Amino acid sequence: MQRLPAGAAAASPPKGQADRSKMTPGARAWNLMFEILRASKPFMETVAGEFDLTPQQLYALRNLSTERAVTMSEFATLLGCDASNVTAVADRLEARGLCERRSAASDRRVKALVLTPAGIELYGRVAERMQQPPPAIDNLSVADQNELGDLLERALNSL
Amino acid sequence: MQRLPAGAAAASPPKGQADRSKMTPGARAWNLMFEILRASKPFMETVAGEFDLTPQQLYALRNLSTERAVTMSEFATLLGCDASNVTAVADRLEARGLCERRSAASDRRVKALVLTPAGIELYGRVAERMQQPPPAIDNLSVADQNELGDLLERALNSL
DNA sequence: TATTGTTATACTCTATAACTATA
DNA sequence: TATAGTTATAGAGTATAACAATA
Repeated sequence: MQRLPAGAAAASPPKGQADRSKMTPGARAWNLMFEILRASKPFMETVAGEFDLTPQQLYALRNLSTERAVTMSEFATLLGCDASNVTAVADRLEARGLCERRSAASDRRVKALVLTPAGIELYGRVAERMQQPPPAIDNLSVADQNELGDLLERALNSL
Repeated sequence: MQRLPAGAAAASPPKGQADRSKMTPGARAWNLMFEILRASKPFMETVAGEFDLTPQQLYALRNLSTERAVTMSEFATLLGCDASNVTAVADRLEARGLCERRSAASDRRVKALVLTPAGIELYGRVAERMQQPPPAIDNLSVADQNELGDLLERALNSL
């Protein structure tokens, strides 16, 4: 292992992140969005932890409906991961008593997830807690939050 | 396992996601930002895969400077994870020949990461590739991208 | 034969706690 | 004693491939 000159670590700017002044407008917006997400990670972990869930489990719970069953393959699509994966995700939620598998009468290969009463109750508490956004968003004025929402809605609807 | 009535899965709206019409402006903006990130996951995996990296490894590479060494503890802060974790992250980048550890002359406990020539070369190619944002952002007009960037910059700078 | 979901397997990412070597 | 980094360990999340049950 080579040596580093003494004091070399303090020679340049304090952060190692990318220089946004050289980016295209789209790349700049994307980079900022990504950095806000990274900065909000502790917030997300804290919120999920309040319900004794991991961030992924909280997201999974939010993707189960209170009104209809979600098949395993639909669940995989909603979560954006492989079908082999959602088995374990569903297992962990089921072990917590938040949802259960039901087999479909029309096709006995299909299994669907429905929230249990405990799952519905937790879903509601989570939804209420999610009214509070992380600091980066919360610090904006309501006018800015609305404008941001409009722009992001346009972006999401363009897909 | 209980039975699900035939056809029940088609009774309600097609998606299981949260209803944004009942959210506060901040919660709505946050939810939309999060959904755009989820939708952009395949894009991020594809881009990282083009360089034979995982998304996390690509982000780690982007947080190494081309101009100064980054200590392991700084690296942990930049990546937002525990110090015990960055050892393995650095190991994998080092195994790829992208960076190497140097011991600081001033304090021999400290180890810092510097990019190798191969790491600097890949860093540059990654930075160029990152000029292309994911579809959700790319589909916006340049005016919208700039406005979005300004709002997000305000949000990030508020932290 | 094709499809739905599961299991087996393996790797990345993550944290906690114990450890080494410096300071 | 305290700090920087590592190692040991464990668990969540992820994908690929092989498998069972059903269609």
